[in-house]
Amino acid sequence: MQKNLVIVESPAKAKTIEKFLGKDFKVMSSYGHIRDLKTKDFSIDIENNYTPEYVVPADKKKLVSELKSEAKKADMVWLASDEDREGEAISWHLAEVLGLDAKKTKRIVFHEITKNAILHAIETPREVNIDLVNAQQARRVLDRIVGFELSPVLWRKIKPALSAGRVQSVAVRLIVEREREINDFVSEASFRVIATFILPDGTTLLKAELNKRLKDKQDAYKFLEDCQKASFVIEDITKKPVKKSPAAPFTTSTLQQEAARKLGFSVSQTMMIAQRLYESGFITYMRTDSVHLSDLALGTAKEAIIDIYGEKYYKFRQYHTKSKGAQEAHEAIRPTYIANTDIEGSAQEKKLYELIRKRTIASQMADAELERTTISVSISDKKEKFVAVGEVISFDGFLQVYREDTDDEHEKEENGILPPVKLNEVLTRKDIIATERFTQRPPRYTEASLVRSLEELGIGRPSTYAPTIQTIQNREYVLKGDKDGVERKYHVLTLSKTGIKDVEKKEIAGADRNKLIPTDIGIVVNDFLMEYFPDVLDYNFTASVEKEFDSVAEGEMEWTNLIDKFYKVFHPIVEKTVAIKTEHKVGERELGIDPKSGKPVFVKIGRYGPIAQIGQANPDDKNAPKPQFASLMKDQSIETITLEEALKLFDLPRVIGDFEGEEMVAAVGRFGPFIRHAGKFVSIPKTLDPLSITSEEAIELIKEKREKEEKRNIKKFDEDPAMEILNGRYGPYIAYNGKNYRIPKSVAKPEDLTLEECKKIVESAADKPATKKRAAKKK
DNA sequence: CAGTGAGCGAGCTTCCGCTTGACTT
Repeated sequence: MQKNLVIVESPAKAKTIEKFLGKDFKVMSSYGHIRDLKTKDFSIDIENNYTPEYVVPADKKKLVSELKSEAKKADMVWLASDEDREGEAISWHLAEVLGLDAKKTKRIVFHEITKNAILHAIETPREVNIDLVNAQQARRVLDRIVGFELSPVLWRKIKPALSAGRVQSVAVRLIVEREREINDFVSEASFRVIATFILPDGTTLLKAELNKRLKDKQDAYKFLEDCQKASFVIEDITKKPVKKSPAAPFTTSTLQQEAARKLGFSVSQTMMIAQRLYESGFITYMRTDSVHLSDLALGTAKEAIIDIYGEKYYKFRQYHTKSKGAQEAHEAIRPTYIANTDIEGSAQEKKLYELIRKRTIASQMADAELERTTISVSISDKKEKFVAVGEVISFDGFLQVYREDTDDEHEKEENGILPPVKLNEVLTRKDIIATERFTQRPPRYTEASLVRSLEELGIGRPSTYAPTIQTIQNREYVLKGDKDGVERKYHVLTLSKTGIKDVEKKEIAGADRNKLIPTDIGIVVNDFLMEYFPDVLDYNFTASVEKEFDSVAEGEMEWTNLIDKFYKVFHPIVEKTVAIKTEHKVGERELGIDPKSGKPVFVKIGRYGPIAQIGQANPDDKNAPKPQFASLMKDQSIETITLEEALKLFDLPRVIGDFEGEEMVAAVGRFGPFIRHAGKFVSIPKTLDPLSITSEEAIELIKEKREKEEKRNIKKFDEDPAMEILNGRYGPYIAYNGKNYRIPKSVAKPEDLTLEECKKIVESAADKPATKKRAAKKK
């Protein structure tokens, strides 16, 4: 029987700590929160001073009873959840739910998982800080009120099953507003002039750029003309030392950004891989907002750097977090053992580990020293100059290990090494090229750049960045997708020995891949919320309520007063908004009149997404003709669709022809365009259009689909038609009476399985606990 | 996976933050 029970949040942490504490201590994990508001219920008693109704969720019941029985056995229970608002609340819920005796309960905290830190924590226990707990309750209750009052407004006004919240709605706002900036952006052209000179030695070349851009083609032409007779002289050479410092070690947000840039990982991918590294003991905790490194880490980093690179490359640095609302319950993300260069694991795990390790080491290394040389070339009779900038690394410092990437794809130009030149040297002009360039529109968000913006605004926490991105995509507010660029022409004027040449070239501009793009639903929901709930959507809303949570945590304010103040303003607006009766649906747009029927044509958000509609329903007249509906195509938007495009949609469903004596019909459904033929459905790929698809193309698609289905069937049994061996997404499997069974790895050739063997597999699977039916198939 | 959708009335959807499992279409 153990004397002491320690409860932490994470099981991996529990395992590590148990090793430090010896046999008198049993360490268990709460697996995060053990109690919360009900999921299906408002669970806040507004009338009764906002009393929250907490429950232990079903999947935590078993854990809680285990914790309870262990706590009963122990002489002392140490609540060791994280030292932040949520962690304090976890300890409080534990104390309440487990019915802990105050005399036999202590609250301890540590920021790093080292033996010393933990032993120190045990020596300096405290009590649960109820003010901090109350700040958490305020946070929880406020989020529930916002989410559970706002979402139903959207169900009524826009579409069922939508959602709104303090974090997700601002994330959508950022993306919608960026898209509007992009739409409103007018790019401006100017001419960038680059000269190539020949040095007096007759062979060495020097490239230099004009220190200003020229306004238009006339200007550029005139300038080149002037240059034809001009002479060029080295007017100035300046050398300046420049220092570069390493970036701070990783937090969750910076790890997500760098893993996206350098390794191409999605935000959730990064978190899954980091979780595995953490559970294997290779890295510290991966959900953190702190850039702090423990003394142990600082010490071992120093050792490693001096050992590998030498004393000159080491520099002590302690970083301090700048991000809003950081709670710093953990260390920065770093390797547990810096000396550990190679780890066991998948290729992805190795890559991410190496990134973390390099970043950590670089953060303790010396500045890089560069020498920047600027050469100015004067142009006779002109004020303008050509300027060449070169950089030479005189001491690489941290750059030897790690270089942070930038999001800006256009600023990646490297300044190279310049040839040696002397002051007043006269240069020969080889050629001068004036190229038309355009100002860049603002970039669309990537998952990672969205996380950065949210963090800068202090919105969301390390544990929620990835899920939030998932949520706004699940609600179809935002899609991760591609945008085709547009072709644009530009002029290149070249001055060479033979004179000035003008060439028109073409390029594709503004193409995007894997970026966050708002949908019609996202835009309509955002505009609606911005109109009626601007306070909640305000970029500073979270920051300002965080201040109030802080004063609750300091014991300066009752948490229920905070909530009351908010609710008294917020709730009446909800009521008022629901009561507003409008003639038109939110986001509805009238495109014009249908020339055939003379009825108005609308686009709006329907129950299943954006639709076009001809005519209005008449509630007073039951016999009046019903309006006609048609879904918009995936690449169409209710903001930009024209009357002509909308009317075309009503050509669907469309009979394309006959095949094998049955009609083929093209239409658009929930999952996009399709062909219906003989009771079967075939999707129409993006390359084809249901409005223009020919019967030949359709027949081709039907045949392709049949072929695929053919391959799906590996084997059938005449004796028992219910038993089938099929080819699925995860390889071959057995289907029997509507259920699927995996084929054991020991079977090399599934097609050789006999009926008896198949039955055996089915039976042995039946012994195992029944696989749960996948919950909630709707996203 | 399923290919719809103007209302006589069922019942459902939803938040943010802590944490890991279960397990295959």
